[in-house]
Amino acid sequence: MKVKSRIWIEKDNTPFLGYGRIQLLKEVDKTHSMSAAAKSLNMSYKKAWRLLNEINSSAKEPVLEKQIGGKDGGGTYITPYGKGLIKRFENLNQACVTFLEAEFKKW
Amino acid sequence: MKVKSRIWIEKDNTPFLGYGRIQLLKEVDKTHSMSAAAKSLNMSYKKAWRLLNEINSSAKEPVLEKQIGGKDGGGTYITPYGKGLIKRFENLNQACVTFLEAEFKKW
DNA sequence: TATCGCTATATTTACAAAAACATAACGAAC
DNA sequence: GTTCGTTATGTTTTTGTAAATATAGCGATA
Repeated sequence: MKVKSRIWIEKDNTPFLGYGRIQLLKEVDKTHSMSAAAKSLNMSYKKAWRLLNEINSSAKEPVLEKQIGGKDGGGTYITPYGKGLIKRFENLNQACVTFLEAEFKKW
Repeated sequence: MKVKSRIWIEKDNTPFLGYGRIQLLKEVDKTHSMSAAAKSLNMSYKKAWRLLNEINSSAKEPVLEKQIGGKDGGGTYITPYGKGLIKRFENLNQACVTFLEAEFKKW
């Protein structure tokens, strides 16, 4: 028996950040490309594009910096604000997991 | 912006207790009937039956006491052990929510 | 032994979410 | 002004999950 959890952040009752979106952001940060990140996560480009745009348009500061066209076709980069979001979310999630595991010992 | 969470308990990596199952157990406790509980939660009887049986067969003590046939066709009751499970799960869940909301203030 | 409403379970149908497919637009570099 | 790989976005197809449907079994009570 073990306890599991998922946390996410909502803005106006719609999903803003959750586990999957964080994975995606991290992969974009690594590859500098929405399409490469999608492929690496076995996700369709379209879905990745939709999720990333939802994040970007809900955040109060830009999370993505996109380059459309150009010598290599373009690319996508995570802003320092975006990197902060990733870190803060992961910290919150880890705190939750730690808390729950401690509580669950009393189960 | 607000933080949301879902917690659940797994046994052998398969779901044992989660939010939906707890709702269902509570409704069975109220109605003394699997079919009435399912209807009240707008769930098919079959799904309720499957979930409740999964719970019952994974728990180390019986959670349900079923009466098949009989003057009113039968019914289903929650054992004291089952009632304890409900209460403990809800306590754990509430603790998690409270913890997360406090943490989220630092966001 | 007939009834009644509940549990038990298989089969079919419907639907929504995801994937697949297709195609346009972009702009730096050569 | 052609090429290239990326972002952008609409349309169609697939698929996996849930609901709907159907039917059998049960047993206390009258």
